Amino acid sequence: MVLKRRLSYGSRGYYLPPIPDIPKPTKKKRTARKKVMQNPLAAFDMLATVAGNLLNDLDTDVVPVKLEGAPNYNSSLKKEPLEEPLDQLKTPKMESPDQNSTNQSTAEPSDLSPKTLTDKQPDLCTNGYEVQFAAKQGQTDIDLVRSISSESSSEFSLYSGGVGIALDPNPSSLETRLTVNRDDDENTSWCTDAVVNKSSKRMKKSCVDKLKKVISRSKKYDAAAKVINDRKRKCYAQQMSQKNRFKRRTLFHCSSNSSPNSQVRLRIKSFKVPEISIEIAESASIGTLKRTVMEALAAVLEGELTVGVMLEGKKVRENSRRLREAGIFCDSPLLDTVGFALEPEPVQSPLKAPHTSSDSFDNRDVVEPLASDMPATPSSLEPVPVPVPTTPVKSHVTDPDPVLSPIEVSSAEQAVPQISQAIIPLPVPAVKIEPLAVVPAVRKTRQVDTLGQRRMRRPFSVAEVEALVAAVEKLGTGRWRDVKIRAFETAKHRTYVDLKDKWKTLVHTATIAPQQRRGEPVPQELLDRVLAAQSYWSHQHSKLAKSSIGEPGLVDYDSSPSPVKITSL
DNA sequence: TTTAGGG
DNA sequence: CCCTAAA
Repeated sequence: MVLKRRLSYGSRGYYLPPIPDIPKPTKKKRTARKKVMQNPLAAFDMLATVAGNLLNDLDTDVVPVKLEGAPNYNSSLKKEPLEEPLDQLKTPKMESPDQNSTNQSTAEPSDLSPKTLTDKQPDLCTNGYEVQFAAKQGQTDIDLVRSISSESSSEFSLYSGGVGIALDPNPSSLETRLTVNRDDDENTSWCTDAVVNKSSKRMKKSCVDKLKKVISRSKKYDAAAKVINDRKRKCYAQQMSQKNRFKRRTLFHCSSNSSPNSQVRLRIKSFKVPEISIEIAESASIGTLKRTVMEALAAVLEGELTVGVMLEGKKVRENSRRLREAGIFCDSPLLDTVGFALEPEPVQSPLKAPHTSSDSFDNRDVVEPLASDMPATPSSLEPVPVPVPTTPVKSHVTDPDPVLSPIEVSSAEQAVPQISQAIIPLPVPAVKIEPLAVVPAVRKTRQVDTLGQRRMRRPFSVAEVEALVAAVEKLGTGRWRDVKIRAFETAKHRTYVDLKDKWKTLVHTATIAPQQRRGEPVPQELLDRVLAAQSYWSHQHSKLAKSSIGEPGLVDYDSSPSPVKITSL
């Protein structure tokens, strides 16, 4: 896997001023996963839209405008594993003449962009992350590449604790890449480069299917992608037909420069997004990291964004200013310093900061020990070193819920500085930013999704099983929501469906021979209780069914001691 | 949204 | 765990 074309650019110009704390739009609790899944799309949708505007009439072969005077880093490129023949991106041969100033990789399309991550300058990492767009198609996918070989100290130093992540929205022809810096953490033990590749192949089948679904659902997204592609095609055609390919076009809406003067073709190589920082347990998987980043990104994109224009590292605020006046014109020496940034909408701090509801968030997935009936058991289910030390390979014991979707935690509620994940959307420039004309009005984002990804597998710990059994003994089967509330209220990742499923497997487990059982062994005692409770409630249900009335809710394991209970004990 | 079950 | 028909 590799990175397609990475564009190199300096970061300096893009530096956003240190951002003050800004309340991040809070996320609602996610109740349904599906909904969540749509987010990314929304985000991409937005990006696509933005890109669409920006790329308006822009052809792939546009001369790359280096955002920041980006020197050719090609030389620095070492064992660039990232390099990839960017198929779709390959630009037709016609490179604008002037582009040579930036990089003359004309011969080699794929090489157009400077290599990338490795080339990146350190500041980038510290700065937050940037998103790069490139016209191309691919699947939405995020891949992390450990491109930073630990051995190459030189490269490593560049990143100094930075993590790079790239996004690649496939349907649309956007390529985004961002690097997330986590300098805040002391124990930044690893540096990773992430690259996106649109190689859909990589996606797991299930993911692909889901993705398809999601994508199909997102008409807008498709539309946007189509638009972009169409535009590209059209542009390309036009260029082909026209001899004056040297003529440059503006990326901007035509609206920006109404003057009939010559046009400037700009290539949006990257967008800088307000810094984002995430926290994630080191024990978390790469997949979790991806999701976390995706969610964090979505969170950022969720808010309204505007496109900021930078010139020589400075933000250009005058929307009415003519490009020519600003120095954005063909052959302008400043052309290469043009940069774009995604900026959060100015206002919004007060309103959108509801996330203050800090209380109810999950304290780790600790399951409360049903106060009433489960006295002594290890209260915190997950984190607890349960009596049964069977933790096999996984160290999930330590990190109970690495998987927990950070996003939810992060934005909606302040995550407790727990070990695991908590995304803390960092401050976005609170500064007021003038909405640039270019910005599309689209914005509907919502949670990100875990885009069809299968949830991470999180085996129930013995403590959880204990809690589940206790709850079921009391509430019965068939009241999973109550069970959830009772025993897993704080375990965000355990849905009532999960509990129901777990119960099902427990019953099965208890039924089969011990040798057949897999996973962390569940104490026989618990299994016995499972069978007893299952039997008991099964009877209760049948009884109730006959009596036609009777609410199961009234029945209680405790109040109406069943033979089962007795026998089990 | 929950339940209940099959996959 | 996922997916969904039913309720």
